[in-house]
Parts: sequence; C-alpha cells; structure tokens
Amino acid sequence: MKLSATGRVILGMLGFRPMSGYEIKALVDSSTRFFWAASYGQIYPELRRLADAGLIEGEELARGGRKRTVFELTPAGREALAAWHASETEIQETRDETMLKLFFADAVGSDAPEHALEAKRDHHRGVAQQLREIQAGKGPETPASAMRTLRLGIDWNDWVAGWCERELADLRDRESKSKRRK
Amino acid sequence: MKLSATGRVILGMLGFRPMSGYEIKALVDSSTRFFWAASYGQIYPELRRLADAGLIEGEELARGGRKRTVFELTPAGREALAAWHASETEIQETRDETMLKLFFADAVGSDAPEHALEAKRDHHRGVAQQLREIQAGKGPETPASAMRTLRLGIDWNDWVAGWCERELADLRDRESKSKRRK
DNA sequence: ATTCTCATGTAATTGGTTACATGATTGC
DNA sequence: GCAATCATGTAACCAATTACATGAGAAT
Repeated sequence: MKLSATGRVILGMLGFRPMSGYEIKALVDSSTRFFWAASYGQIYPELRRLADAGLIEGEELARGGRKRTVFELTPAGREALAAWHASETEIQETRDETMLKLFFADAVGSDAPEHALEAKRDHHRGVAQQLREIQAGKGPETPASAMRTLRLGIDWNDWVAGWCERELADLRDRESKSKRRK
Repeated sequence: MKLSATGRVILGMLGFRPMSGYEIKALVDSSTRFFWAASYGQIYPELRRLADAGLIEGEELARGGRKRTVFELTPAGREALAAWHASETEIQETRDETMLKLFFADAVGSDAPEHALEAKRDHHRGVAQQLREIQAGKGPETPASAMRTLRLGIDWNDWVAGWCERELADLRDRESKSKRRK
C-alpha cells in the first residue's frame, strides 16, 4: 500500500493520537503547513480511502452535543506509518518565488539583485516571526520532534535572512568600491 | 495580466536571452529545478499562451538542419517580467518529506528521531554535492544572480546538514546521560 | 547502423485548491 | 440574539506530471 501525499500527513497525525478530520486540518495549519499543507478537499476523501484500506478506523464520538467521527490507526496503519518513515525520501517539491526572483535578478535590472535580496531577507524574517509566535503558543505536551521541527524552521529562516544580509553588505561594498574607482 | 507559475519561469529565462522551449526546459533542469520545476506538458502550452498574450514572440530559427522556434520577450513581456519581479511574493509551496518525517518521529518509535535526523542530514549532503557539481560546470558567462542562487543553495544545504549533525550529537549526548543515571 | 540529443507537442491522469453548502453548539 | 467555532462534506476548477507519439540530425 503506497501512501499518497495527504495520506502521509494524516497517518502521521493519527500516530500522535486519535483525531477527527477537523482536528487534523487544524493541527496541520498550526504546524506542518510550512512544509506540508493539506485542505479539507483532500483530507475528508483521503480519510475514507485510508479507512477502506484498513489503515485507520473511524468511531462516532460526540464532543459536547456535536457529533463527529474520530479516527485512529489500526495495527496495519501503524505498520504503514513506520514503513513509510523508514522508507527512502521521495517527495521534495518546492515552489519558492523568492529564489526565483533572486535567480532572475540580473535579467531584470541593475538594482533588481538588491531588491530581491532585501525582499527575501524580509520574507524570512516574517516567517521566523510567525514561527516564534507558534512556538510560544505550544504547550509542554507537544512532542519533542514537533518542537525540534519548529526550532529548525526558526533557525533556518534566521539563517537565510542572515545570508541575505551578508550578501547585501557584500554587494553594497563592491558597489561603493567600483564608484570610487571611477 | 497575471503570470501563471510556469509563465514566471519562462519569462525569466527569456529575460536572459531568446530560447526555444527545449532550451528552457534544459536550463530549468540544470538550475531552478531545485526550487521551481517545469515539465514539457506545461512549457509548450504556456509558450503559446504567452505568445497569444503578446508577452513573447516566436521565430522559426533552424539550428543546423533542425528546425525550432525561438522565443523572445516583447517590450510588453519585459515589462511584465519587471512588474512581477517587483511585486509581492505570493508563491511559497513546499512539500518536504524529510521535515514531515522529522515532525512525526516521536509518533513512530524511540529510534525514529535519530533515523530521521540522519536521513535528513544525508539528504542535504547529497543535494549540496549535486549543486557543487552543477557549480563546477557553469561557465564564466553565467549571470551573477544565478551563481548567487546556486551558492545559496549549497550554503543552505550545508547548513541544514550541520544543524542535523549538531542535533544528533545533542540527542546522543542526552541519551548516554540518561543511561548513566540508571 | 544505431544511439543520443534536439525538438515539439498532446492525452490521460492525478493531485490539489477554492468555494460552496449545511448545520449544530458554544460563548458572549 | 449573534458571532465564532466545531464539524463534514462535495463540485468546479486548475495545475502539473507522466507517458506517449513523432521525427530529424548528429555523433560514434
């Protein structure tokens, strides 16, 4: 049984604890969405497929007066999760517009590289800030691996912002030198 | 005129110099593919759309005996490229399986975090290696912004590999300490 | 001769988002 | 009474990959 992209994130989430589709979506939005998003339009149909495949099992469990279906991993599902986790990484898809702008800067204009670097720096600063806010909101029950991933996200965004900053300094330095030479 | 995802990379490539669809694809594969991929199934139809919109213009230019269509930016196309470059970044889509595995590690097993970190470290080392090979193959005519992007890719992958390495050391350190305590 | 690279395209399928639709419950 | 949140789902649409199809010229 080959796990679909959305299937991976669902099985993983249910590995933490049983959840409803709604809870899965909420958790994705406050955690993995920076590197792995999922929408309702994918989650609910995929829950059904995973249940049909016997990897998860749903139970009607009302909370308060609201009825909802809570899914949990079956033994086969836990096995599939472990098998996926141990398997070779295959999905690495990225669409990073700041990188694309950086790449094309020379084709656009002489001040484009500087602008692209500034925009990229600001972008990563903003994401780091968002992640810090999420971090502050996480309780002590949050799994260590989730906190580690969050920390990596913050450190990484800080690092990229710093890289852009250094590159900008370098760019301006060379600019002022070439002006002096004239 | 709003540029589609594939439209952005095509206009950008044609910003460097006129090219055929085949050349665009080859260039994408040796440069932007790590953060912005494109397939023939997107490139050729998109070339037609961009030409219909008046942003690019095709000319039949055989090379050797092979006939091919070389596209170049029109003034409107160059304007659209600059406008996109100066606009707010909107596309930031990532599917990073190594991050997902890191995130779920605690839900999988006690040795899963270590495995996930090792796998991620190795993955980034491999990508850095690939990028270094690409870097070695680039000639002096390669635009500075393209080289800068490549350098960022290498530095970034090295940095992530280093982050994983430090985290692994930390993990093993705490592990041996907790064993001693027993 | 045969394989590789250049070159262009389309069809089928998959995967995914967005918007819509519905409705109950809880908290203010 | 009203808004926010919980909760589940579908339909329309869009984007993209993969595989297929074709063919010619260049290199060995």
